[in-house]
Amino acid sequence: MIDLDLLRKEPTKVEENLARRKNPVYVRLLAEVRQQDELWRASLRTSDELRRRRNDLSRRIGESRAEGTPSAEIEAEAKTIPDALRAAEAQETELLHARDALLKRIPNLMDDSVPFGADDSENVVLSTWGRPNADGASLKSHGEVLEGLGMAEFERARRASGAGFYYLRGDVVLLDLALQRFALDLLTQRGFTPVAPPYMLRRAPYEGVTDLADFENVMYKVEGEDLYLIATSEHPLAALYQGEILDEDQLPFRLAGVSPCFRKEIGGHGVDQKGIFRVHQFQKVEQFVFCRPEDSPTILEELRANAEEVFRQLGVPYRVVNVCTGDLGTVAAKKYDIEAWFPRQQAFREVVSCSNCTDYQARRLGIRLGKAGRPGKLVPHTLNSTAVATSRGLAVILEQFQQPDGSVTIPDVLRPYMGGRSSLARAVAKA
RNA sequence: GCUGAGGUAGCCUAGCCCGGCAAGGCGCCAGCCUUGAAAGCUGGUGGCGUUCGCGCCACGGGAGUUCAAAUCUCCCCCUCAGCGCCA
Repeated sequence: MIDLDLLRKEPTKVEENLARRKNPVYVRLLAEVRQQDELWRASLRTSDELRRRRNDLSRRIGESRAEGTPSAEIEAEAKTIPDALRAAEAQETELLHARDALLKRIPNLMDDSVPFGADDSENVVLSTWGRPNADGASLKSHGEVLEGLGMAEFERARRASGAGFYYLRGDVVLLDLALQRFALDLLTQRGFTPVAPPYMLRRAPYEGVTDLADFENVMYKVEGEDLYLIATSEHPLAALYQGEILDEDQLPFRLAGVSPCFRKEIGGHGVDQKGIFRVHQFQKVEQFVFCRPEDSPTILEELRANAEEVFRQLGVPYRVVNVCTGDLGTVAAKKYDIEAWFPRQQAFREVVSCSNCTDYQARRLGIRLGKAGRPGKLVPHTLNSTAVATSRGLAVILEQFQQPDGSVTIPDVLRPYMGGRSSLARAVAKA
């Protein structure tokens, strides 16, 4: 949710920013919010005045009765107020809700450095690391590599749970854990605190952290409960301090979330459909930061550098893109994607999303910044970035480091977490 | 799941039976005092609106009774304790 105060005081600035999205709906929405806000304020004055009158009369009734000189006139007037007030309040509440519903539909203000573009094809490449290997034709897809190793069950998973699910078995399970542990160690060395969050959230905090349209498309709901399976640990981490005042001297808070992620929407598949690239559940180590508003641009670069370091140490080529206006979504003010090189596909595919959400999430969650009991509260900024998601992180390792004999070389940095093993190979005895 | 006790400002607490402007303490901020600090003293310390005078709201949430609700009635949520169940 954007700052209503800013919208009132500097509507032109807000309008110019929204106009950069080249979607006339948002500029129209802004005008509607401003108009609705005026109506609400007028209505609030009406009901405030009625309440003031009621309080005044009630006080006088109490006093006059105590003195033994009740006034029939005053008591008669007092009786007329509840009905009038009920009507005035109903109108005021309706106008307020209408205004807020419109306000919540306005996307975050974008950073000036966000490039204009219609969709992900117009994201701007900022840098490339490593040398993308050129011939993919002879390689297997990561799904084929897994099946060749006897380390995945896709058919049986479909029967048990449906498309988009998988069983992993054998050493690749250890590789999955190794990848998470490697990323987590890298982050804790850089000042992050590991957090294992709840894997389900109530609806109210969920509405604070995510775009409502996405919410309906993506979230699994637990039947009969006000609970939703998390789509990423970003969400419970953002909700960690909802309704609280953060001590400005303690910030920034650097958190490393570790959790499974559940997503309904898996969309279309391209080449090499079988596998774990787009699935309903995966593990993820996530960076999440609460910080002072002036620090968020610097911290966004820090999070990007951390995520790049994960893939550099693994030895996976990648590029960084600055996500354009059409692909940015409503919550982030600026977003980098890191796209790893998938040699079989001869394509860069998204493995990390790194966003500065400025004050948009924190305001919706009622998180403030300052000193308890001192005036002058600000709204902190929140940022999030993948460190590694082990569906896609695994997939790219399997594809990148596959050997002609079907085995997979384990990246050096993961070997300490794999009991020193240097490769994944097919087990001799078949289970 | 059952029984009981609770939910009041950043924190802790009083008020609730018996309806009438939410009292006090801690913490924090500012001023006074001081070489400096502490202590002490004074004031401030939530949200919304505002014509900047002030007004309204806020006692877990909602509804009801009433001229008037922290207080009475009903529904719901949450926390804690004990019991039950349990990897």
